Amino acid sequence: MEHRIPELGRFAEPALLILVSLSDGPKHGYAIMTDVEAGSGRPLGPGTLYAALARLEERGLIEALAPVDRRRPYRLTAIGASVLAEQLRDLAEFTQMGLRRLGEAPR
Amino acid sequence: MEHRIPELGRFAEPALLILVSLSDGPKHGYAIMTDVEAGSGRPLGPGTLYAALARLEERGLIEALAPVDRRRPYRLTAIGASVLAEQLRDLAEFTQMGLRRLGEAPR
DNA sequence: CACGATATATCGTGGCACGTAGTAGTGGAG
DNA sequence: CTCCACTACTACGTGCCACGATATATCGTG
Repeated sequence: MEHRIPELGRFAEPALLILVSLSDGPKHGYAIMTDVEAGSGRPLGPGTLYAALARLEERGLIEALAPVDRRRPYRLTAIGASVLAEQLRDLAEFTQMGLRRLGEAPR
Repeated sequence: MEHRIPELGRFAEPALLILVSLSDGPKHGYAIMTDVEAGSGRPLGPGTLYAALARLEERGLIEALAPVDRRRPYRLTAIGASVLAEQLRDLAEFTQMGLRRLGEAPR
């Protein structure tokens, strides 16, 4: 029915999308791109993707594996997994509170 | 126990924090500030807060009520509530998927 | 070989998060 | 009555980073 409602800007934290995608197992950039887009509907352009990957690696949340052909796969580090888990728990709690306030039962 | 793990940058979308705070009922800026900080632990400075409020109003997600003394209260619009609900549902789904992948049972 | 899909790199623009400082009114402590 | 802390908002500057666009190279297929 097309709400035609204004977007909320960047609500979707590319970094989080990437980490969750990698929580499924190691992936290379392009695979993450298509995976995220398929999973969340939101297109994730190469500019956003590779910049975010570089930052995540620099911060030790992900690490590069040995390149296979042209593919440069990454995987979650232990720290990355723990950071992600903490973020997701906080986020889950936050969303539950919000939905309660809106009078919606969490499914 | 203080993980001392690197932060994930701006993961917390001030706009979302504000909308959820307002879903509790109308509030003025300063009240939102303290409410968010109390609820989520994250300090929300005036710079962030009032700029975000201005954008949210401009986009019709919130609306200003009649000022009382110095207080400028805001409340969610119908559109704002619907946008918020949609975002929260998507986010909840996303976090549940992430936690499942990490092998954590949703509580 | 042309074409689309795969795969990554790089750049520029602009939005906006965030800290800081400033203004101003109010109420309480000393 | 003076100082200070709290309330409440405004204004500004810095810098991160999301995002689109462009470029490059390889692979498979008709």
